[in-house]
Amino acid sequence: MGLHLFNTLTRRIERFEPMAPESRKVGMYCCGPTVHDYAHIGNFRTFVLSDVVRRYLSFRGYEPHHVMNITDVEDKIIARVGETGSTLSAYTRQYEEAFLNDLKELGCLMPHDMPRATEHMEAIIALIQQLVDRKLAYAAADGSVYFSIARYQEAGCCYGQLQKLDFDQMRPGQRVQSDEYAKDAIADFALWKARTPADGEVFWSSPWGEGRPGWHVECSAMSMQYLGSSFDLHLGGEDLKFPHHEDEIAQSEGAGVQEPGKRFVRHWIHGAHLQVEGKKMSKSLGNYYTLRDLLDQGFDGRCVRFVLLSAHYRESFNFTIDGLKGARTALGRIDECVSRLAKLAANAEASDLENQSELTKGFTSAMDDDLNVSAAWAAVFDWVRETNRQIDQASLTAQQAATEHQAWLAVDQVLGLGAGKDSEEEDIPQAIQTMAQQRQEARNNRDWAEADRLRDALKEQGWRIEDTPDGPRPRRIQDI
RNA sequence: GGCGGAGUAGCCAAGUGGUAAGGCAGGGCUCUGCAAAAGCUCUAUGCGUCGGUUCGAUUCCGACCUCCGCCUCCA
Repeated sequence: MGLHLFNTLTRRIERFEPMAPESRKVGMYCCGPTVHDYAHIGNFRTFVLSDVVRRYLSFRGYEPHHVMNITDVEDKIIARVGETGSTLSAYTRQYEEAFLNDLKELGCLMPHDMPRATEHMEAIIALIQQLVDRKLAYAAADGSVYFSIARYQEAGCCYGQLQKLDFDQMRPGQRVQSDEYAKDAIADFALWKARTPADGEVFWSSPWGEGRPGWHVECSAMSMQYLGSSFDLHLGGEDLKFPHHEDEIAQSEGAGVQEPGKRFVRHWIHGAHLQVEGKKMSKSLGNYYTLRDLLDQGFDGRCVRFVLLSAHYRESFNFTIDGLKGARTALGRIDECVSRLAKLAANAEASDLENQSELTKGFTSAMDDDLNVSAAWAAVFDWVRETNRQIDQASLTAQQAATEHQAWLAVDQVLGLGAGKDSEEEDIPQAIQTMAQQRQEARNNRDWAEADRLRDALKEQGWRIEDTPDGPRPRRIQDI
């Protein structure tokens, strides 16, 4: 069937074809974080989505080049820098570092490139200059440079491709005020913002005087620098369709750097937002979670990852603590199944006949269909049940187990759970092992009272005993 | 006001013009000294409401209700 993805540009599900099919290389850019504070769980839904897109492209034999920017200069950041008396880089680096740690905790692969806006001023200024030269941008009286939507449209370009726009019907929001400056038209947006006293020491020099770049232009400049003037995939949250991505298209295509007939980006992917406990996430409702909030509650990154991947990316979904608890149970089942499989497979060789596992088939056809993760999970859990059944009935040979195990490892390269790896080799404290042995001796003596007493004692210390055909097996209790 | 998305079991969530995947929670059973783990099994005559089209709609159409997103630097 091949990978099919919904393209915001055409509002249709399309077969995904990379620009350079012969090389299998795929350029993908994801709008990264603004590092003014800790990222929240909603932000991470988008980043986990791009991670899965990247991983699935690899799974399908492509070679993705994943770029994600770090926005390290922006209004809120400047305000905080002023308030805290910090420097721009000192302030932003702490949140950038926290963000990258969170990404790792969530099992995300690091993007191949993570350009910072502040380190790409040359490219940004050069892009603005091109737009000025082509008369699509103008310097205003206040020293700022704006992009002219009207002139862009006069040049035959379409503004409003990702979202239908009707400027006459639009209700100007409050944010217009803060972004007024001295524009010719309300729809125009800033490419370069003239330095103001409030900016403090945050400024760069440019042909138009001291100032700093507008928000949208960094993504155009950096994406094209790393991926070329035309590339395959661009991702972001649905809120970025307008104005951010619309403006990116305008700037990038307005610069006229693409080859004739080629677009800036072929395929746009937008992830829906999530709700938390049935409500829009907000600090005042107390349902505003950062990853560290959830880790503090005893959940680990992969539970969060599982929940963030529980619904289709174009649907909003409800993120709940209950869901997180359920995720732990569900992941435990996968872990258990995979480690049984690994044990049975031992050193047997997988027969790789193009991987005939039902898991691979079900997973691939689900993901090919616009990344239908829910259906993909169904394939995973159907496979878990069937695999457990076969292991219970001892009807799985070592070689079959090895094949299924290999199929799992491939699928998990996409899911990114790392399931079944270490659950078997968990560190069991000596004291716990001793108690488990004592209990086993009591059981051998049919002293059930003593055995149960020891089991209760172990439970109080946070360990549960599973009596398996191979003897007792202490396991750490995960419940909160 | 404009544009767009969504309402499926206790909770989360797929899906389809022909009678409802999967996960969590809960009930019963098998196994077990008892458990745990695993497996089996039960739990929506029903898919926001009301109409319409159709042999047949949860799926198509219309109206209405509710929720959510964007409307100029929020993923």
